[in-house]
Amino acid sequence: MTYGQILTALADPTRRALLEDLRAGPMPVARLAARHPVSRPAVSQHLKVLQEAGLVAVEPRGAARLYRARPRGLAPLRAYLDEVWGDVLQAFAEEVSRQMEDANARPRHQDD
Amino acid sequence: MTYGQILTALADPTRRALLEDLRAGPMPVARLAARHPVSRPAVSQHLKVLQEAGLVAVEPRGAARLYRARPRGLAPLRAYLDEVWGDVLQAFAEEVSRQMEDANARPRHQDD
DNA sequence: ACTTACTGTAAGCGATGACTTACGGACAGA
DNA sequence: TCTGTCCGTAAGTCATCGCTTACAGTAAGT
Repeated sequence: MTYGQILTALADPTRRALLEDLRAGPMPVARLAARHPVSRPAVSQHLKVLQEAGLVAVEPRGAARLYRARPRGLAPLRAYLDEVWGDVLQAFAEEVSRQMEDANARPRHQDD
Repeated sequence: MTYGQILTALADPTRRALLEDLRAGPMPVARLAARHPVSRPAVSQHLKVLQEAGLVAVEPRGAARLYRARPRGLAPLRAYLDEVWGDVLQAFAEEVSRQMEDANARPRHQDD
């Protein structure tokens, strides 16, 4: 559920494709696997990663298991991007960067 | 500059740490390497990945090279998250998901 | 020109990850 | 209960990646 897990999950193209396919609605594993050039077990493994990252929810449907996309799972990632690299801080940070440039180019006095 | 590159770059913890350190202001490679338990060449390689992802900017300072964080580089990722998994679509998507559940659980008529 | 400081790149190694096939468990229907 | 279907997991392979040390290049100072 951390943004690290989310980033790791989203970093893989196959996993992104699976997740985007689930936008069309919940699907069982077999159906999902049929749409991608990978084996069914591979899809299962990817779904496990996505589930652990909170990006996918499972729901038993008899012998099958219905997977559903969970957009809310992206919240931690959004929070990370906003808090650490938010647009609000951006202008200020860049300005500070400019100012610290000269101070950093010269020999350091304190810090470190 | 694609969100794929950005996700790959951000998926690595060391790379995130380097990027967050650059928030404090621009730094040369050696200074940046001193703050992390990795060798200087490793930092160079990470910075190359970050640069190719558009998350870092370089500026020559004599023999040294000053690296600066570039928060604007996150724009493609933000756009991807918003457009594909945006909060606007979220409620609707989940509602559609609920509705399609039954239709999907039953034998398919068209599609596929 | 020579030395020193700061860096990027090549080469190699170990770990991680994505994928495959093979196997075993859980549920519905006859 | 037996069969067929749907699925997760184990085991193994191959590529990728992160890291290291060694080497080569560029700019400033004397």
